[in-house]
Amino acid sequence: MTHSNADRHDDPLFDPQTPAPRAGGIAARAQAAQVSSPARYLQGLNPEQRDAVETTEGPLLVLAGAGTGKTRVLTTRIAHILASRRAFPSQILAVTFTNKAAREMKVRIGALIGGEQTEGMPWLGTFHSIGVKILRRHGELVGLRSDFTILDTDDQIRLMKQVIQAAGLDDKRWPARQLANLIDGWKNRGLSPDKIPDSEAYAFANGRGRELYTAYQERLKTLNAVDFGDLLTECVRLFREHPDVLESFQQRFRYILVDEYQDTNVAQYLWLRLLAQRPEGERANICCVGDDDQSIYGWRGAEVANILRFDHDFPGAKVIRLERNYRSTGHILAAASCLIAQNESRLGKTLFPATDEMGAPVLVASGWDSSEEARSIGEDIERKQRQGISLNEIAILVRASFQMREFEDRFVTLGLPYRVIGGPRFFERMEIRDALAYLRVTQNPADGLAFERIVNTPKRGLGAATIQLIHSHARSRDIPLLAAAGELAATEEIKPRQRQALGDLVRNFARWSEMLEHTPHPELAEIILEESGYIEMWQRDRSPEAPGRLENLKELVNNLGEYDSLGGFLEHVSLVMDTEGGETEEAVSIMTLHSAKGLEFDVVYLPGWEEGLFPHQRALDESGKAGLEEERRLAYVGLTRARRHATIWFVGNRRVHGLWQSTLPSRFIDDLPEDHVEVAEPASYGGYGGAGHYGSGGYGGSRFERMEPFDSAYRTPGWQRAKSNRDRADPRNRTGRGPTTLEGELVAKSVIGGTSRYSVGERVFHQKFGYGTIHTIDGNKLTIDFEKSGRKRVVDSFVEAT
DNA sequence: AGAGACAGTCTTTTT
DNA sequence: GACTGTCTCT
Repeated sequence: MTHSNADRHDDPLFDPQTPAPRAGGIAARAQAAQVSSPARYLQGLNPEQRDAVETTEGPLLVLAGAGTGKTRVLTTRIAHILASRRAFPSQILAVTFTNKAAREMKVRIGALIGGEQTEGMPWLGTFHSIGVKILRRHGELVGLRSDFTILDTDDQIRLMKQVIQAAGLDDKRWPARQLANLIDGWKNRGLSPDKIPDSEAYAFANGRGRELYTAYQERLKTLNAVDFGDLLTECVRLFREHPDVLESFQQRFRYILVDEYQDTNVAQYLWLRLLAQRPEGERANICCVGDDDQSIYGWRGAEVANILRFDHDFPGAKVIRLERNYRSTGHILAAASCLIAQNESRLGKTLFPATDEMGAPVLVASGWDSSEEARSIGEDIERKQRQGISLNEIAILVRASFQMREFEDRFVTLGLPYRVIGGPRFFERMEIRDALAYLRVTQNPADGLAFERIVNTPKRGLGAATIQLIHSHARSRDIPLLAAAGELAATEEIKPRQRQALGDLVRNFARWSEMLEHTPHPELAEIILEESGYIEMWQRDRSPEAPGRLENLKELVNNLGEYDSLGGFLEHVSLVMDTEGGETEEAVSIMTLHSAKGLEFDVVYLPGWEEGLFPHQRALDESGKAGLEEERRLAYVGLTRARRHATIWFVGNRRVHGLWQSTLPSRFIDDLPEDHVEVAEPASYGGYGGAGHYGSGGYGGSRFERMEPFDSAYRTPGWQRAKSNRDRADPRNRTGRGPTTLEGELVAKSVIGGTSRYSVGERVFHQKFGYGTIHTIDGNKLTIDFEKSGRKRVVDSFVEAT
């Protein structure tokens, strides 16, 4: 590779927003790296990948199938642009969907061209984080002060509820949640209240949809706040209403790269198209990477159509297909390809394996109910673990998050380490949200939602009546809640008790806000939580969760130190809801199929392939055939996460909304090619009617009696085919699974042995089950009578002495 | 105002 | 079944 065209472009424009020494320094370092090892980053790319990296000029669409090195292409391309001095880091706009993807790109670019370069890439991030950056700078042009707050879904819904009530509507009849979805949908499509088609504007509350949307937007402005959707739509509005601002960005971004293009919604599409607009005769250097077969966010407004019309929007666009899969073995890839081939609406790609190793067929296993599913998968994982497979290379991918619990419970009992990815998130916990509300009010006294959240937490005797009073005063004087509270506390309008409490709180906030100037923010946070009585509230709380909550608060304060200001921290929290749990400990990953996109594992379990759950009933009801195809793409995403082993599970009984329901195997199982699938020897069901053996107690056998005999549930053609396949296979090749008992497992597992550091009768605490007393000890396994959750068997490393 | 009982919703997926 | 929100009683 030569750099003959490296200088074809004139010198990079000096970027007024980026300090010269920094940009220059980076370019110089990049250049040095290039000289010392010419284009080492290009080595090992296949011809298509290399073409995608080197086609830097003009519009480019890269259709990258699963496992074909999409991220590698993106990162190498950026490295190439930088190393060949086509642009400064600050002149590249690189957008991803998730924070995880953005983080990974930063790391990988750093690895390619050395160290700190990515520090100088201020415009590599998610659509939303880049939107924030633009609005912080130019928001005043669309009526936003630069210190605006970003509301999360919870705040959003509370605000909508207020709007609904203010309109004199019954918020039970017209749930705020529904309105939130509606407005979200409009924002996803880039529609402001006046642009909604009349046919939809009247969808809510007998034709008041548009009115409520308008009112909601007004309330947001008053609160100096935006919601997630606004981060994009307000940008688009800014660009449209202020062409000079748009132009400055267009000139800045010499190269635009977009990851997961199939997931962009209309608002994001408009946003991108505005930024990529070039004067007549000039072509934008925009590179979009995506895979229509992995489009799984249609429900969130994503438009696969965006990928299909790329050529139309950017005439003369080059299209490169990456079809060589480096990830999965033959059987897995063939099964996935065959599955996705049943979709009608797709651009059509043929993935072929980079290796001729067929590997193991996709395993299809079935069981009686979801607890058997969890138990069997648990056993299987332990087997894999004994074979020397790292737990980090094992994942369980579920359709809906409620499925996770069964696995968690089981793994806690087994003492099998696991981590839930994208589960209940740190910043969504009640105590964290409360603490954040205190910080938010301190930072932005106009944040009425945050204030309202904590006026009476801890209890200050400020109930609904008082809050109502504050509200109406705020409205009549047109001032924020906190200010209204302050004024009210100075009048005779409220009772002395409340007056005192309210006055104290208002004075506290005034003091804390003032301290913000000269007190380090982690210290200030500690002071606030202490002085507000919030910490004390939890210290007094005797519930089993309280210690954990205090622990979380401590962690929050610790985290705070990693940001250079309170504002910076709060912004990070609202955009990056996940904690970057840099846990390196060996553990099985449990996550939803959606959050698994972009990841890969040696061993993947796909439980819950049952009609109604997967494909999900709601997807079918709401979006019909398109919904089904999206579900199938989700199945495809799941299968293609696996490098060497994929196991699909379905069961005959699953509890939905607390009720046991009998289920049918998913139609996707029928979609699988029999040549690449093997049906696992069924685990022991304990026979029909023998539910007592497996039933987790409480439900007895009666509920199962409504079941049809096991076999009749599986008469679909595919299942029959698969079954005959199994019968043909030699049973001796498989480890037969006899009935297993808890005791049996314990015998097998107690090798880890050693005597426990606990004694019978001792009171202990468990993160999940709370407090309990030890009943018996068996090696490192304890049987504990928990005060709340009853008798459980857990491994001693999961509990602590009280 | 606060504690406790009760009813109703929820479970798709996320920035 | 779990959680939230509302109602009722103190």
